[in-house]
Amino acid sequence: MGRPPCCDKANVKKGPWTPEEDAKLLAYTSTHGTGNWTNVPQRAGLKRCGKSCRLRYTNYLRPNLKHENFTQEEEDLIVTLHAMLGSRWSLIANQLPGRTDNDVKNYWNTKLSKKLRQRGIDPITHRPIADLMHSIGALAIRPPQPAHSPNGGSSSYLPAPAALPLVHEVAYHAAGILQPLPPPPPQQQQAVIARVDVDATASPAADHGQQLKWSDFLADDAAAAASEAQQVLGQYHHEAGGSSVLAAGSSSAGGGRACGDGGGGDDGAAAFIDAILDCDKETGVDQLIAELLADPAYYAGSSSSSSELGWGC
DNA sequence: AAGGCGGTCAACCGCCGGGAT
DNA sequence: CATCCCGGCGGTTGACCGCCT
Repeated sequence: MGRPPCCDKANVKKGPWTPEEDAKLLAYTSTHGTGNWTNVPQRAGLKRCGKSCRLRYTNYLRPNLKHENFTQEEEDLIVTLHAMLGSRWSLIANQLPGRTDNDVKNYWNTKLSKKLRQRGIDPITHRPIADLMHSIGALAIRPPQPAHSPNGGSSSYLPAPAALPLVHEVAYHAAGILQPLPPPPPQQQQAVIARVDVDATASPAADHGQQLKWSDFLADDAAAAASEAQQVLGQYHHEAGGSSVLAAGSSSAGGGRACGDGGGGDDGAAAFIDAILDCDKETGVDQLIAELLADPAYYAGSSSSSSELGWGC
C-alpha cells in the first residue's frame, strides 16, 4: 500500500552542499523542472535525500532569489505581517518576492526580534515587555476563570477576560473602520495577548456584525477568494468613509508593500493577506500600523492612537 | 597570537495535511 | 476505507566567521 519510500536513508549524504552538487542539481532542475523531488537525487546523480534537494533548491539555488540584505521596507513589512500572522514564515515570505521562509525566519530570529526587544517590545506579542510583566503579575493573583468565549470559541486568545487589541486591530479602530472599542476595565487592560492569529475574533471585522474569517479565503478559486476578500473589506472601507482619524498624506516607510508574483500568491491564504494589505493601503491603515510600531509611546501604553480610542491609561 | 564568545545562516529534524495507492 | 508517503512548514542545530579580550 502507499508509495515507495522516498530514499534510502542509510545511503544519503548530509551536511553542506559542495559546488559540484549544486551544479548537478541546477543542471537537472533547469532541464527537467522541479516536480517529484523523490526522483531528483537519483536522476541528477546526487547521493542526497529528495527533501534535502528540495530545500537546497528552494532556499539557495532557485532563480530570482535575493541574496542581498533586507531593505527597510522589507523589514517593516515583516514586522507588520508578524504582528498579524505570528510565525507563519511561508506566508510572510510570500509577500516578499525573492525571499524564502528560511531567510525571513533567520532574519527575524537573529535581527528583528532582538531589535524589538531592545526597544522594550516583546517580539511574540508585539506588546511592551513592561505590560507583559504587569500581566504576569496580574495573572498570578487572579483566580482561575471559567472557560468562556463570547463568540462561541476561538483558540486565538487565552481565556483571558479581554485581551488588549492587536496592533492591527488598534489601527482599524483608530481608522474608524470598526466601532470604537469600549474602554476596558482597568484590570482588563493588563490582559496578555498570548498569540496573534488571523481568526474570526482576531480579525478587524470581529465585532462589526460581519466576520472576516481566515477560512473564507480558502476557496478553490483564488481570484474569487481575493475578490470576495476585497468585497468584504471594501465594505468596511466604504462604511468608514471620511474617517477623520486618518492622517492624510503622510508617507511613512511602512507603506511599501512588496507585491510581486511571489510564486505562492495564488492560493487562498495569500489572497487573504493580499486583501488585508490592499485594504490597509486603501484606508491608510498600513501607515497607521507603521506609525504604531514605530511609536515608543504606543508601546508605553500612552500613544495618541490609544488615547483617541478612549482606553488611555 | 590565541582562545573565548556571540552572531549568522545553511541545513537538518520532526510534525502535519493531503494525496496516492 | 486504510495505509503510508510526499511536500510543506516551523523549530532547532551546528559549522563557520569575525570581534574582543
